[in-house]
Amino acid sequence: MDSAEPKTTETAATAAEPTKLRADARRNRDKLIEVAAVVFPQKGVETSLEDIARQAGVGIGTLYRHFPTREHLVEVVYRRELESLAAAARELAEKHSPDVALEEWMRRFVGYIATKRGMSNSLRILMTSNSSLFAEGFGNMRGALDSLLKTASQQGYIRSDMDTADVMHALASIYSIPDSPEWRDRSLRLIGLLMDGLRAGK
Amino acid sequence: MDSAEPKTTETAATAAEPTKLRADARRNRDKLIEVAAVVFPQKGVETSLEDIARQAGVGIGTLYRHFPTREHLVEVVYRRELESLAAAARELAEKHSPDVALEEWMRRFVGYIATKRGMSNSLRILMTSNSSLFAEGFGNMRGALDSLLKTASQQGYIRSDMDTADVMHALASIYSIPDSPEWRDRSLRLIGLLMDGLRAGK
DNA sequence: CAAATAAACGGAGGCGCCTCCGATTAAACT
DNA sequence: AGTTTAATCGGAGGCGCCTCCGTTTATTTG
Repeated sequence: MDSAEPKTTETAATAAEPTKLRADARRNRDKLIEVAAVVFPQKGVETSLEDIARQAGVGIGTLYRHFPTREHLVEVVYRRELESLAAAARELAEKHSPDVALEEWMRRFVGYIATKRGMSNSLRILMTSNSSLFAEGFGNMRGALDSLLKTASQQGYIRSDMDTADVMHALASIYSIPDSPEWRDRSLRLIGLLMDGLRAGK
Repeated sequence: MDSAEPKTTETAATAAEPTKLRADARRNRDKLIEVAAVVFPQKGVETSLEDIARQAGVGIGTLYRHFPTREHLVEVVYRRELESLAAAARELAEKHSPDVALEEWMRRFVGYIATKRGMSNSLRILMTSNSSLFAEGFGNMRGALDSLLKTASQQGYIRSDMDTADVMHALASIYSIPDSPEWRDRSLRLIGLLMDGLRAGK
């Protein structure tokens, strides 16, 4: 029966890897991603892959089978976080008042960006070899921010004379703060400032 | 001449490293560069540095003292070749008729570019972290080509309705030929073609 | 449930990276 | 020429990369 879609109960919605994996394989794979997602932000993407395998409780061979190169692993982690960031926007919008949702989202955004510092090399290779990833990811972020802003301003929580591009610009400038131990705190303070400004002029 | 120049017998023209090195140190350093200049084009810049040290007859420690990172070594080789390419233009102009000089120079240019294939990663890192190197190098090449062309066309060896930009464009398109075993030959044939064209319409 | 099979595991092994420091040696000094 | 000094040498050692393949295990089949 080749005529139609192979009937699988899996919804393709969340777009997890479509490949069917044996139970243990899936478990190990997930564990590896989970560990990498913790370690990369802490120690940079140049961390020893053997370390990651060790912490995930699998052999180095297993890591390499799932992720043939460092970049593969980086990409998966990157994608996953990007998705969860978009999801967070929706969740926050449901559970908080619009302005709080916006602020909290921007804080997470900074947290996310922080992840990317130190990734420079691997990330740059990724960018040049696979730039669709970037376009896509960036588009999603813009969408998330857009809808948060729209809601907040329509309901009168923040001023309405700033558009998404303005705020993205502000966030981008935060990204460009030079690296330093206080980078994260400084960024979060700037977010606070930005939010005060948005609320004040409403 | 102006008063300020520190009077050293060294002409700064060739711009060798100004640092004074002990005789053995200089010897080893030069040997390393020489070997690297041969090996990089052959095996790509990802070749084992230990191999290079071995072939140069020095310990790996020595290599690392002179070139703290792979990129340092790559950069030095790159610079050196760029300089010798510019020098070649002057030499060729003296020893051959203008059109032959031009053709030969373009052939060498292709040989040089060939060197750069496979360097991609290290070279990309270099480009982003040190782009002056590129601007500079590129400018020199343009200058060299410019003067070769000018001479040849003024003396009637080639047509005069093509300017430097046109020819550089042609060379650039050669660079974009996809990698393959015949890359080099194909490129050289294209150079021949280009030269015939330049000579023909004079 | 047992046997068969295909898939996944995981670590040993070979290689390269890079650092560190005792041995070597060029150059300066007497 | 002999001594001193400071620069340089160079390889051992520790670590990470990645591959390869014998062993283990989930899943299918009877």
